[in-house]
Order: sequence, then C-alpha cells, then structure tokens
Amino acid sequence: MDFRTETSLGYVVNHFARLMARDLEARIKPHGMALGAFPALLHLWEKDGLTQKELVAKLGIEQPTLAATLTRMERDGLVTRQRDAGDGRVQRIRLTDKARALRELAYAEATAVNARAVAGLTEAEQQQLLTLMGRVISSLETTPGSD
Amino acid sequence: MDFRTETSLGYVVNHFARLMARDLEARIKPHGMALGAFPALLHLWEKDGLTQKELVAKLGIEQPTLAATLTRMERDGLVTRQRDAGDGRVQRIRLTDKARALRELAYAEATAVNARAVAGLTEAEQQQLLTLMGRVISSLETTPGSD
DNA sequence: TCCATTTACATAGCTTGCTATATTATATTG
DNA sequence: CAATATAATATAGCAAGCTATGTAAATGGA
Repeated sequence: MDFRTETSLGYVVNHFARLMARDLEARIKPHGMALGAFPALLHLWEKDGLTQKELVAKLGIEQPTLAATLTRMERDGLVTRQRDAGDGRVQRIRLTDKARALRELAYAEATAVNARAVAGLTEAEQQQLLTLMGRVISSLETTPGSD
Repeated sequence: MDFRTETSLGYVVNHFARLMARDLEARIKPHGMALGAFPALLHLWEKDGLTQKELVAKLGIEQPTLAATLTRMERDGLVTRQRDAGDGRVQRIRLTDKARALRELAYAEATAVNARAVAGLTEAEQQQLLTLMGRVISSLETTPGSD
C-alpha cells in the first residue's frame, strides 16, 4: 500500500493547526494571554458568567482540560470563579477588568493571524476553505467515533 | 469589533485537528502505537535509518519534541537509536521488526480516519480542501513569523 | 426521610507540543 | 595544536490536550 503524508488529511491539518497556534501564541503572549486561554476568552467576551459546563460544550474540549486552563487563567488574573448561589456545584466564570480590557487587542491579533494565513487565497477560496472544514467537522462530530 | 469563532480559521483548524487526532489515536493505540509516534513512523517506513535531524526537518516539529517522542518509541519497542560510526554526535533511528510489521495496518487505519472525515465531500471537494490547506501551509512557512 | 444516583467540578497521571539551556563531538582558526 | 565555534542531541520545565477517577452537592425513588 502507498501512503503519502502530503495527501493525508490528518497529517496536513495537524501541521496547519500547529503553525496557526504558534503564530497566535507569539502575538498574544506579550499581552499576558496564553494560547489555551484564548478560546475560552472569546466565549466569555460574548457572554460573561458562563459555567464550566457551558464553556466545555462551546469549546469542544474535555472538562478536565478546561478546569486546568481556568486555573492558569485565574493565576494570570484573567478570570475569577464564583460559586453559584442557587446550586453549590456550579462555578460561574467571570472576566476580570484586565481580561475585558484585552478584548479588542485580542480580536486584532487573531484577525491578523488569520489574514496572514490566507493571504495567498482569493476571497472565494478563503470562504471555501472555511466551508469545507466546517462540513468535515460537523460530519466528524455527528457520525460514530471509530466504526 | 466583531469576531466569531466559527469563521476564525485558527479556531476552526484547531478543532478539526483535534477531532482527527482523537480518532486516529483511538484506532492505533490498541496496536501499540502512540499518536505522536505516527508521523515519525510514516517517514521511517519510507526510509529507515534517518537521523534525528533529518526527521525533524521532515516532520516540522522542534528537535526536543522529537527527542522525547523517540524516547517513548524506544520504550515501546518501535525504534532503536544507533550512534553513527562516522560522526559520534549523530543518532541513526532504526525501526524494530515490530514497527516494520505494523506498517500496512497503520496505513489502513490512517486511511480510514481520512475517509471518514471526508465522507460528506465529493472527490473534487476533497482535493480542493487538501490543495487549499497545502497552499496556506506553504505561505505560513515561507513568510515572516509575526510581522 | 434516607440512601442511591446523578451532576458539576477537581485531581492524578500521561502525551505531545513548545522554549531555553546543557552536553558532547566535530570543525575551524589563530 | 590548543582554543573556540558549531552541530547534534539531551534535559528541564511549562502548556494544553486526553482518560480515569475522586469529591461534594443536588435529586429522586423506596
């Protein structure tokens, strides 16, 4: 059997993702944001006070991964955890002033990373790339794990 | 400013890569292969006895990352490290019989993961997705880091 | 009402990525 | 030929992903 890395979707997308992550990390780290905090911040900027469970659902990562990330974000002064008054199991995640102040800057850096990546593509190609990836992701998320 | 995760290339590709990695990992782990070993094995199956430096160049990961992966692969009985006779600094990475025997099975699992991912796309769309990602990767690798 | 179950989150332990730095062997240069 | 520079790999330490399991609070059925 033949198998080439350049035509293996998994291989290529992994490489792609690492390049994007490296770039974004280099841009946001100087502003006190870690790479792993970024996706959580995006959702919290949209809606502050989400619970851990809600964030997990939005982020598509596992609960223990988020718990650890939140601990680092707390340490870095980006969020606080507050026990929900009505349900003692629930932690509401709230942004600090520092995190709120970083919003526009973070958007700008992420936008710049994305722009640099697709600089060689036409508008239509950029759109198609996102659409195709979106369709693959949906299908991976809805069809059985490894059949 | 507005920013939506569903249209952020970095966000989407990260999610995509994790889904692919989870699937492949679940398939190959039962056969004694770790996810991180997989890319290295693909290259060693093509050409056994590569040096660490050569592998690093092919894989696009950092040298310490590969060194750690090779240590685990050695532990798992997939490779051996042999000092090069001519140059005492060089380690030649050689596949074990066990690793050689896993080749076809590994190709089959990776092919299955890729096939499941693109099941909802036409042949032309699959080709286009790979082509577009390839172009973005090349451009990320050739243009300056974060300007 | 009480005990079992479920729910929300935390902890432990591993992998795989990174940067920075140490180590050791070869190459170069004065 | 010794001193220095460069090259190949190793080590240390951290981040962020995972699975498996622990803990504390809420719920629900006998």
